[in-house]
Order: sequence, then structure tokens, then C-alpha cells
Amino acid sequence: MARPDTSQRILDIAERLVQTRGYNGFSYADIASALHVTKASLHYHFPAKADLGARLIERYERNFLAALVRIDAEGRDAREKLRRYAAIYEDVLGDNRMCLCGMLAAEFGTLPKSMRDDMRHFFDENERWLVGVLQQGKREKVLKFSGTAGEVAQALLGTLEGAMMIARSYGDVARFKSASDRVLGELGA
Amino acid sequence: MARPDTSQRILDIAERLVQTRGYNGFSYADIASALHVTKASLHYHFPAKADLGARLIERYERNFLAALVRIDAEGRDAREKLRRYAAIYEDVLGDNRMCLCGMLAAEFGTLPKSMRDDMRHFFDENERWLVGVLQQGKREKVLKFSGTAGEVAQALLGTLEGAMMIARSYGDVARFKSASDRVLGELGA
DNA sequence: CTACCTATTTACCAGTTGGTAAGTTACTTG
DNA sequence: CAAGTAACTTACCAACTGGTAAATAGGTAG
Repeated sequence: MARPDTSQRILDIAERLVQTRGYNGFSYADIASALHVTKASLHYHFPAKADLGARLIERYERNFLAALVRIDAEGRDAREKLRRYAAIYEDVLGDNRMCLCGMLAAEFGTLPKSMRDDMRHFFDENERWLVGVLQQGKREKVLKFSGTAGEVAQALLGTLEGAMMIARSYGDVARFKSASDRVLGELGA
Repeated sequence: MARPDTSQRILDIAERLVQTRGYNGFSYADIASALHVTKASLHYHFPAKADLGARLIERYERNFLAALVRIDAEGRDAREKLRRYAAIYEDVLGDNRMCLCGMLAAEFGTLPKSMRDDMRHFFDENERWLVGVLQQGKREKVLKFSGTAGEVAQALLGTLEGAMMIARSYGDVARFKSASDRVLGELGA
């Protein structure tokens, strides 16, 4: 009965759980009680926890990359694009969540292979987008940096993920904003 | 029989487990089998897992701060001190481990209160040391930065932890080194 | 020799974990 | 209306979780 968007509702709850407690920090029972269904019903939609994990990353990446396409579509300059990129992180943190893949990066040692690969794919795609913006910014003389765009993109990604993680454990979004403004400021031409 | 340094050996193994798999990623049984003792024996030394966790952070902080005192004792300039600070992170990563407290920061949402407080204390002490070095560096005109030393210290800490976390999931220490060199380079006068 | 203390083991325990098999309900389609 | 199918539930399960009580071995001190 009802609408068959149950899979999405499971993913919504699981996503929040991973972002706040980690992949090893929640169980099927947690989702079941939040959704008022039985555990067995969850296994119908996602046979194993690793399946749920993989589909979680895939959906997260899809939504994240869609947001990046939207930033591109607005056609602002590169500096403003980076500001909006950082603002996504800030919004996630404002909801007391960690980036899904940043969280999984910490739990890397315990993840099934498929999830490891999917997680790294998320970072690779982020890096790819950042490289594009950084090159655009350098071309348009609105950004300046030494080394390759790829190096800067990796550093930027790490900085935002790390600042997010630590700021969250202080419950202090301003702490993230401060670090984010600083690194973006250093890139300004 | 034998020597009663069992507590330390338990801590050694637990430390490695937390740094590679996370606090929620290992059990007393894992330590017991690695040490060839029973679980009950572990509970004699650390009644609850939260006790083990708290003592783990305390020891890690003590050792870490001792390393910072050693850096100070060598009396180099501030830039070199920061390089050595980053080298500590690099060494930990080279052993395929995450910073203990960086790992715990990710798992923040599931940690008992005492561990949360201890973890933040570690970051606070790191920040305090960094502020001292940054101020020294500014005074001696070997470092330059805008904003307060506290802001820079927080940003630096977040950057190193984040770069470490992501580099580890790529099994790529060079990736950390690149980000670390970059942020330190930006601070050079 | 005895009493005590430290460190350890054996033998449990209740609760939770991810997961499965078989049945049930309700909607769809030939 | 019968057969099928999608989305569940009930009722399990073995393995593992953190944790405890009681017994035991070995060293030490009076």
C-alpha cells in the first residue's frame, strides 16, 4: 500500500544516521524504529548493509554533483563559485551533519570495497569540478595560486572536510566559516 | 606472572585499532585475540570500554604534547617548528593510521561525554601550542598571516586533520605532504 | 604457614547485530 | 476471477557486543 518511495525514505534516514553517527554507528534496527517498519522490510529494499551503504553514496554524489552543475549554471565568477561550494559544506554542518563521504573516509578501514571505491569516486568528481573552477579563475585573473590546479583542489577539499569535522565536534559553525573564508581568501587575486 | 605492563600493551593495541578502524570499529574481543588473553582480563584493567577510550586519549595527548615540548627544546625558528609539527602527522599517516583524535572527531556523535571532553582538550592544547609558535614566528618575521594566531591555528589544525583523513583513504602519503607543504608555504614570510 | 593481593581464567549473561525463510496483504493484469 | 507480483510482517537465527561473578594461580609480607 501507500507510495513505493519507501526506498528513498530509508535512504533519507540512513543518510542522516551516517552523517551524524557514522556507518558503524547505526543499525538496521535504528532505521526500522524511525520509519515504523520491521527490519526485514529494510532487507527487502537493501538486502545487505553494504548495499544500503553503496546506494547511499551514489545518491549523495548525484545530488552533490547536481548542486555543482547549478552553481555552474548561474555563471558567476570562479571566486563566487568557490564561495558557493564552501556554502554547501556550511549548510550540511549547520544541520549538525558531517559530509557523508568525509565521515566514510574516517571509517575507511572498516568499509566494504564497493563503498571505498564509491567514496573515492565522490572525492575524485569533486576534485574534477574544483580543477575546472580553479583553471577558469586563473584564466580570468580572479584567482591566483602556485602549483597545479589539481594540487590546490586536493588541498582545498581536505581543508574543508577537516575544518568541518573539527568544527562539528565543537558544535561551532563559525569555526568552519573562519577556516573556509581564510583558505578562499588566500586564493583571491 | 611476567611483567605487569599489560595495561600499556592493551593501550598499544587499542590505540592502533582506533586509529585504523575507529572507536566503534573494534571490540574487546579484537584486543583479546591480538594479546592472547581473555576478554575478562581486559575488563580487569579497563572496566568499561569508555574507560579504555578515555585513558587512550589521555595517553595519546601526553605523548603528543611531549613531542611538542621536544620541538620547542630544539629551539629552531617558528617555520621549522611548524614543519616538524606537520611531520608528526605525516609519520602517523605513514604507518597507515589516522590521528587518534581526528578519528574520534568523526565519531563524535556516538562518543561518551568524557571522551568528547578529552578529545576537545587534545585539540585545545594543540591549538595553544600552535598559537605560541605562530606568535613567535610573526614576532621574528619568519611567518606572516592575517587575522589572529588563534584563527590561523584552528585553520591549520583542521587542514592537517582533513588532509590526513583523505590521504589515508587513498593510501597516499604524498597527497598529505602536498597539502601540508602548501599551507605551511603560505605562512612563510 | 597463612593471609592477602594482583592478575588472570572459566563460565556465564542479556542485548544487539546483520540476515533469512515463510507467510500475508493488497494491488495489477491477463 | 485467477495468477502474479510488490511490499510488507512474523518468527526465527548464529555470531558478536560489552560486561559480570566466581574460581584460581602465583607472589609477597607478617
